[in-house]
Amino acid sequence: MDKSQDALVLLRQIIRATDLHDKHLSRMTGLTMPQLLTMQTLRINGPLTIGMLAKEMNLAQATVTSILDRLERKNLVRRERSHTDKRKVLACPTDEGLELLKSAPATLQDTFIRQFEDMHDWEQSMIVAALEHVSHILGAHHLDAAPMLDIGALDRTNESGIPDYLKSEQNSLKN
Amino acid sequence: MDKSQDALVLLRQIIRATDLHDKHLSRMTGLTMPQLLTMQTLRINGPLTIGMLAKEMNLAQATVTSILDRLERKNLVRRERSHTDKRKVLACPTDEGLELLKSAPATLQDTFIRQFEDMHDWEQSMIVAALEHVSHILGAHHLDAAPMLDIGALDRTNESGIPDYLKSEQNSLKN
DNA sequence: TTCAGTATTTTGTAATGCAAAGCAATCTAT
DNA sequence: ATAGATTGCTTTGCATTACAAAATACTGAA
Repeated sequence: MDKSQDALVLLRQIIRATDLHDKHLSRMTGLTMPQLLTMQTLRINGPLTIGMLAKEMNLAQATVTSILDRLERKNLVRRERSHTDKRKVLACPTDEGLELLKSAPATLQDTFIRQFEDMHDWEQSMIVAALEHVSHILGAHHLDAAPMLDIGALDRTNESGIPDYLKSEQNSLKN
Repeated sequence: MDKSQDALVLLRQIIRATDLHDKHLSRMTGLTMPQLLTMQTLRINGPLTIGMLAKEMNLAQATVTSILDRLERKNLVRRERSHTDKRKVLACPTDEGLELLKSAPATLQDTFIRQFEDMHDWEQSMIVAALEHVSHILGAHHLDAAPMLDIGALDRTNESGIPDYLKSEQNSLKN
C-alpha cells in the first residue's frame, strides 16, 4: 500500500548500512570515526588547509586542529605551512597514512561497484534515475559529494534554492 | 558513462542531506545528536530498558546511562524501574520530551512523503524497486529500520548471511 | 543458601565539539 | 610606510560522548 513508508524504510536501511560499515572500518584501522573521516577526506581531496578541511567535514576549526594533533602524533598526517601565505597550514596525508587506508578491508563502494556493474544497463539507468529523484526530493542535489560511501560527511553547499539549513559560504580554492 | 560513479555520488548526497538535517534539528531543539537520537528512538519504540536502548543505538550501556542522566535532568525522560524485574530500568519519554520533538521543524520525512506522494504511481514503484536493489547490494536489507530519516542510527541485526560487521545478538523483547 | 548470570550504574580515561581568546601573517586604506 | 581590519590557525576552558572494567543490585536455579 504505502509505498512512501517502504521507501523510507529502505533509505534508513541504506544509511544504517553505511554507518555500520564506518564503525567497522573504525575498529579495523584503530582510528576513531572523526579521525577516519579526516583521513578519507584528505585521501580524496589531497592536502587541504585546516579551514578547508573543517568546512569539508562540517566541523569547527578548533575541532579539526585537535583531531590533526592526534593524527600527526600517529604519523598519519603531516602539517606543512603554505609558502605563499604563511598563515595557512596544509594537512598532508603521509605515506603511512595512505597505506593504512589502502590496507583497510574492502570498502563498501567496492562491493557496490562490483555488483552494480554486473547489472543490466537498463537496471543501472533505473537506479541512477531513482536516486536522482530521491536526492532531489531531499534537496541534496546541491551537495558536493565524493563518490565514496565509507564515511559520513563531506560538506559544501552550492546554489541557492532548496532547504536552508545548509548555508556555508562559497569556497575559494587556492592555497 | 560510468553510472556506478553517478550512483555513488547520489547516495553520498542523500546520506549527507540527512546528516545535515540532523545537525539542523540538533541546533533547533538544543539537544546534542546522541540526545536527539535517544529521544527519537524512544518516540518510535516507546519506553525501553537501558540495555535495549543501547542495542538499538549501537552504543555501550554506560554511554546511554550518561546520556539519560542529562535528558532526565532536562525533564525530557523519566526512569522507571520495572515491577516484574527490579534490575531493569525503563526509559520513558516525558510529555515535555514528546512535545519538544513535535515542535521541531518539519522533519525530512515529512518533506519526503509529501513530494513522494505527488508522484505518479509508476514512479513510486520505480523508486522503491531501485532502493530495494541498492539496499540489497549493500547487504542492508537485514537491518531493522524505522520509517524515519531524521537521525542516523537504529540498530539490530536479524538473519545470517551477508556482511559480517553486524553481529549484535538477537533481542528478546519483554520488560 | 549459594552461586552464576543479568541489568544498570560508577569510575576512570580518552576523544569530540565548540566558543572565545590569543597570535601571527596578510591586506587595505590611508 | 603603517595603523587597523581581516584571515587562518592554535590555545583554553568546558560540556558531552564513548567505552572498558569494577561495583552494585536483583533474579533464578541448584
